[in-house]
Amino acid sequence: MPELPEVETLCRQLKEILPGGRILSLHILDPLLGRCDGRRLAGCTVEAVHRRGKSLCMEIGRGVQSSDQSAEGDLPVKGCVLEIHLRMTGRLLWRAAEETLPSHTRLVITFSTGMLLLIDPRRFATFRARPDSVVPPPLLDPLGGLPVRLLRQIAATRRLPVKSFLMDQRCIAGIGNIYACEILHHACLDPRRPTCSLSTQEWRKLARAAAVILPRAVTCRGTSISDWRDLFGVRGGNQEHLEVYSREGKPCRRCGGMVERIKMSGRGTWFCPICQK
DNA sequence: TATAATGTTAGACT
DNA sequence: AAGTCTAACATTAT
Repeated sequence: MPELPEVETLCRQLKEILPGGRILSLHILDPLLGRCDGRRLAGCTVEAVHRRGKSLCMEIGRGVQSSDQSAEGDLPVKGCVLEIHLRMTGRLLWRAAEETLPSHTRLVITFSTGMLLLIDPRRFATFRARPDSVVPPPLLDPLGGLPVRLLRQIAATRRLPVKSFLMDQRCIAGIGNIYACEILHHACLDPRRPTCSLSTQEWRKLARAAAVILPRAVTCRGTSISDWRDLFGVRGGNQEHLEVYSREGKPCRRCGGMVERIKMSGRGTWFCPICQK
């Protein structure tokens, strides 16, 4: 469900709430989610929140009390990052008041101001605590603009379809199925084109398309095509801007051609065969 | 009942 | 060896 714009939406909303807040308790309700000793995090402070591709990271500080000498176990309490990945159906929901938990709630983090819930029917979401000392490799974040020269260079040896390339998180982090389809449509490029076949001109078009599609989706607080909701349970608005995703059989809004749906490496892929070349 | 769903990855295959 | 593809993960909705 959540791609870059959706995770960015959550991230911006969390930044308004969490920094400076102290964790009162943390409970993992579904062991599939990940392992983490909540007792060691109780009392710790969330110092900052940031996004890494589609992951949400909460930077955890020291915590106020005792914990200095608690030597049993080796969970990193002082400097660690709590990393949430929502995968397909994960959601985060902020609850200011105590209420019964929604079904499929997998994680509850309680603060003095409210509680953060992770809800995930399909149970693909992951949660882990990573010590500060482990520095993850830098990622290319497309929200800051795609570097055309660098991309062309990386792409030169890649024969896979350009859609798959855009969705390869190790290369560009944050673009998923919806936005890959939308960006390629905006750039008038056929998703099946071998990555290495794009000209510099076409990479420029791609970069421009991403610079339009992604920030607009963030402004709209994400695409609520089925069940996406923001931190406060509110629908996003970007579904109004979708040009091809999930629109097979409908006329292309640019050229009037009929939007087609094909399958590419297991994923639905929508495009207009008339104007995407 | 069969299919598809906004993601990732281990293992198979080139 | 490196690049690419497929199946699997667990569940719900159509």
